Amino acid sequence: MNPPTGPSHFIRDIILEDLKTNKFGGRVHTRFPPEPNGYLHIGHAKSICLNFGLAAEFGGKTNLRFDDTNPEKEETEYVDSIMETVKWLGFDWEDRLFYASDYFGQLYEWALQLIRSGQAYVCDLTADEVRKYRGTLTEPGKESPYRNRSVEENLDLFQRMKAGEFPDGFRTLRAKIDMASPNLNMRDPVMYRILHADHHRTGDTWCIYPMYDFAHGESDSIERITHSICTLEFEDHRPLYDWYVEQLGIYHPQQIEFDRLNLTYTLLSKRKLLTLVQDGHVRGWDDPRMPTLAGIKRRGYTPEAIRNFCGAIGVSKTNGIIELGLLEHYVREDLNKRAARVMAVIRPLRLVIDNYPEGQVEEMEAVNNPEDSSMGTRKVPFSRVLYIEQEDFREDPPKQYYRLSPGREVRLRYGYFVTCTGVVKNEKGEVVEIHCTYDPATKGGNAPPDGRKVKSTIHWVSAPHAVDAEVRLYDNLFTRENPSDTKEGEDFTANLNPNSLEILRGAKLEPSLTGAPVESRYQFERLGYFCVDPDSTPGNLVFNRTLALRDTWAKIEKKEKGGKA
RNA sequence: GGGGAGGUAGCUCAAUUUGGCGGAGCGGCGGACUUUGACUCCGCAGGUUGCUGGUUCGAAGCCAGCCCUCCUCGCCA
Repeated sequence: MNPPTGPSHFIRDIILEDLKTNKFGGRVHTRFPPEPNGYLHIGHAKSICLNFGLAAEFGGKTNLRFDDTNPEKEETEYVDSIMETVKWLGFDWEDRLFYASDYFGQLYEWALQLIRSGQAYVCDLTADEVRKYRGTLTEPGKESPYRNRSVEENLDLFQRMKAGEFPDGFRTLRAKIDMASPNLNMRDPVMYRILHADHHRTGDTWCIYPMYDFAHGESDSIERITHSICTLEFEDHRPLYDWYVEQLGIYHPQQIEFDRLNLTYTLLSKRKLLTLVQDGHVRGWDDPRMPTLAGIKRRGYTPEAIRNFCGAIGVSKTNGIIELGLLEHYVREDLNKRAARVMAVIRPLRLVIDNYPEGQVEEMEAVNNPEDSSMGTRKVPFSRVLYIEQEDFREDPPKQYYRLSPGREVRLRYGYFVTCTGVVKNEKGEVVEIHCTYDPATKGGNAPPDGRKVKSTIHWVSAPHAVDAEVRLYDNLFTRENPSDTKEGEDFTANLNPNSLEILRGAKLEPSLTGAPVESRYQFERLGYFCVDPDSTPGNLVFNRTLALRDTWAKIEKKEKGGKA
């Protein structure tokens, strides 16, 4: 048994209680049941971590089960990506890979059983009529005129439905429950519908398909699931879930509902995500700005960070919205421990050290990760002409800015102390090059014998040794905390952030980054965490900025500007 | 409007089972440290526990009434 992560929650408490009362013979067996009709997103990660995490904690098992009862929406492509994603997140269903479609035969037998016991009937009402007969939230429904057909007639008709004698939607099999129930789900719900569609696994074997409600609990039962964990909107379905397994007299798992994940500045609706992809607002399902796990992975987030996040947010029945910043906190926390530090300049500005010998190159020793000494050190070449970050020089520095400016001295990390002696401007008046002198007594960045101190240390890359790269900076895809909050007549795309992607082509990297493999992660010192994008080619590295470092200076500057306004 | 589920710092959650001084993480603010304005560490602020009444020596918790939010009227899941 693994120790629980974070404080307990109501689902764990239920399991603990069930273990105490021996409700399921001491077993804990959960399942993750995605419908293979889209890509998994961060919201699914919460469910995956919950189901696999809880089982692991109590020495139980978790099944991966594809809920594939609707042949019109489901595809093998999604099955593959879902399996890959669950594995990437770090979970293992071992040999327990199932499909609801594996149970179509058994489900059909059970449907016959309910017909024989008079609890299900074939209904000839059209979809439109069914809706009218259902009643409303406040008015009870009316019973279908086909409700009291004989068992023999129902049996015959249902078998002919299966045999393909009727067109799509011509008849349905319905459970005979209570058309006056205040719970609409209990008003004779449809169990089977006719759909002459090819199924991704069963092909054209079937032309009738079970509805979710008649398939899910039964699949759970077949797999001897103990705790069937799903989201809040299924609370009203639990009476039906219970009704089916009770009437069938089969093993009865317990359905438990929890709140789905919501994140600020993030959309987690499959439909809207699909719109973003189809209308070209992003480059695909794995665009690093997407909340899909494929996108998040490409962005450079780690499975560990996502798992820690999911453990920290807890589980409850409250509908809330988690701040994106909390997810980012866990990403930074994890990357801080494991990402190798390197120096890279993403907006280069030439810096010439006038008193440094022309042609001289020194190999400076740099620490790979101050958080983990086992990662060792490396050599970084230093020379007379360097690149520094444009942001690290101000000709006219505002107060509290203590980086480089005319006459001021800073430390070049692992290099030397340098003092700015002049600038070169182009015809537009922009600074294109700065000149400095260095103090040879500060080699390696060490403080000089006279005890002189500088207020700032900046990063740099030796110009003749620099490796060029493309860097992609990302910002929130939406400008509003709730992307669906729109004015009249607008849809969520009106809240798209026009600056969510910025591509920088002339970045300069220290040479140790040559040949960095796809997906490898680094901290570009003082800038943030970056990872190598699969778009990289041998001659052209492409980096994604996973996340910027926390930036106190940016905060101060923003406050100064905001204060004056 | 029927039914279901919720409401505790800015956000997410504890404390409720057995009534007994309402805490944590994140965020914010301030400081220490620092060859990353990072990390780490320390401190501070922030609550009419949705509201009103009741029971009680004592209520976030128990009782009554009310308010607000979310889910639910697919042959989707």
